[in-house]
Amino acid sequence: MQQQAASQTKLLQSALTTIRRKGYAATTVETICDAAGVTKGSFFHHFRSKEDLVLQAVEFWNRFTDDVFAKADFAKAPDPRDRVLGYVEFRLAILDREVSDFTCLLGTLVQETYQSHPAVRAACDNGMSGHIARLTADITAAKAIYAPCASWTPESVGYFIQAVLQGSFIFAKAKLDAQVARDNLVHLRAYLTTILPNDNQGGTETCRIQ
Amino acid sequence: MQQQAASQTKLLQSALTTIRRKGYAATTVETICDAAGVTKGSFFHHFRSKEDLVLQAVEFWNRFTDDVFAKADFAKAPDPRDRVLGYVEFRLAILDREVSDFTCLLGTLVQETYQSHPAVRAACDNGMSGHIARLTADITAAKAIYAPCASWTPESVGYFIQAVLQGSFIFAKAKLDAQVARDNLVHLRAYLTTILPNDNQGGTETCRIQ
DNA sequence: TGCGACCTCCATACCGGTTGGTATGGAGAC
DNA sequence: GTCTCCATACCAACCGGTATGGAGGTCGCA
Repeated sequence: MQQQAASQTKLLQSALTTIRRKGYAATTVETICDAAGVTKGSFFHHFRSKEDLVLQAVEFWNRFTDDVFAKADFAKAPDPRDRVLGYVEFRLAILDREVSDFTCLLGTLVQETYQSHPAVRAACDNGMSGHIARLTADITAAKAIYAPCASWTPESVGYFIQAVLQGSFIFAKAKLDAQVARDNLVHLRAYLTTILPNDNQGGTETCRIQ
Repeated sequence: MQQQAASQTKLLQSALTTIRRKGYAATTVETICDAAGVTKGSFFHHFRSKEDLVLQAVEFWNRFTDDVFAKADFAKAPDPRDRVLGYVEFRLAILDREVSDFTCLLGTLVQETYQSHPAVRAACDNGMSGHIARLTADITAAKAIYAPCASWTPESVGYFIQAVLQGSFIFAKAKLDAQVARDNLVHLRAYLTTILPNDNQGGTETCRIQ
């Protein structure tokens, strides 16, 4: 009973680290079992198939990352603009770790499954969209204060932020170094301060131009 | 004699399309052979191994893309700023095709090979860096005219552009739709026009602030 | 001109290792 | 006794890669 869910959790965690390092197709069931210290019998007791595992791993990942970002300091800032810029700053800060520790499971997964594993693709899309929706809420609030008249949509900015991150991860992997990612986030921050200007002379102003 | 290199080229082309659709690990040698209409005997006559094939496929890809961008109209614009913005515009225009037709082989490849296949990782890094170097040349020329005093480096902007593209590809795959990618490139264009302002009052000016 | 040696290119058959998945049975909690 | 949890043993399919041999072109030479 005490070890009941322990094996399952260990398998999910091994799946996360292994897939983030080697991708989905190159990750074998046995590799995950070995890393988790359990046997295949245990694996197929908890998961119907390899695809079932990866779908649960995506769920697991979503809960994990939601928790990380919800508990971070920047999320408690009263000003929504600070929360948006704080998010980017937070991402910058964790770039000091190993490459496989700051990259995104969903981005890695979807690249090699989007055509062959529709359920995995949908799960990744769902996970990324949810994360961006939370980010978009802050952007919406910040826009209402700092750029009420701007023509861009908050959601498109949420996706833009996420795209810069995902693209930066690719270069971090290509170079085995996070410096390009850091530089990219500095550019991203510069853009965000441009479209959310701090010198708010328009806070309560009404928009005249359509 | 006439069919000599034909098989090799067909194998390389099948490799490109298959890997872009399913990734490296999920692509089998036989799948590539079937798609190319040749047998495994032919495959292993032209390539020592699967990894040898993919390395040559990266070379093949580099030659192909270099050619595409060199021959495009935007590359002939006299103003370097027009060439930089034209590059983004060109990328926007080709988003109308199938997802697997506008995404990048190197970005897909490096995600799943960066830890397990060092030679492939290096080849991808090399290919992307070369592409960015050509882009950076135009950015450097544009900066000298439109933003000589700005503190950003042209190379970092080249990488930023490329990161936005790579990240956009991931979302195009996740959603099986290019709309997010389009929106991202519009944001990218907005940023580029911000850091390369058109109202050049500083063209021949000397930079006073360090 | 004819002939034989040799070469490139590739088709077929095959192999050893690995993979995702199954069948079975047993240990311990309730 | 029955349930959950899992260890062992096993399997059929598949994978990258090899061995072999043959079709057809080329070159040297008498």
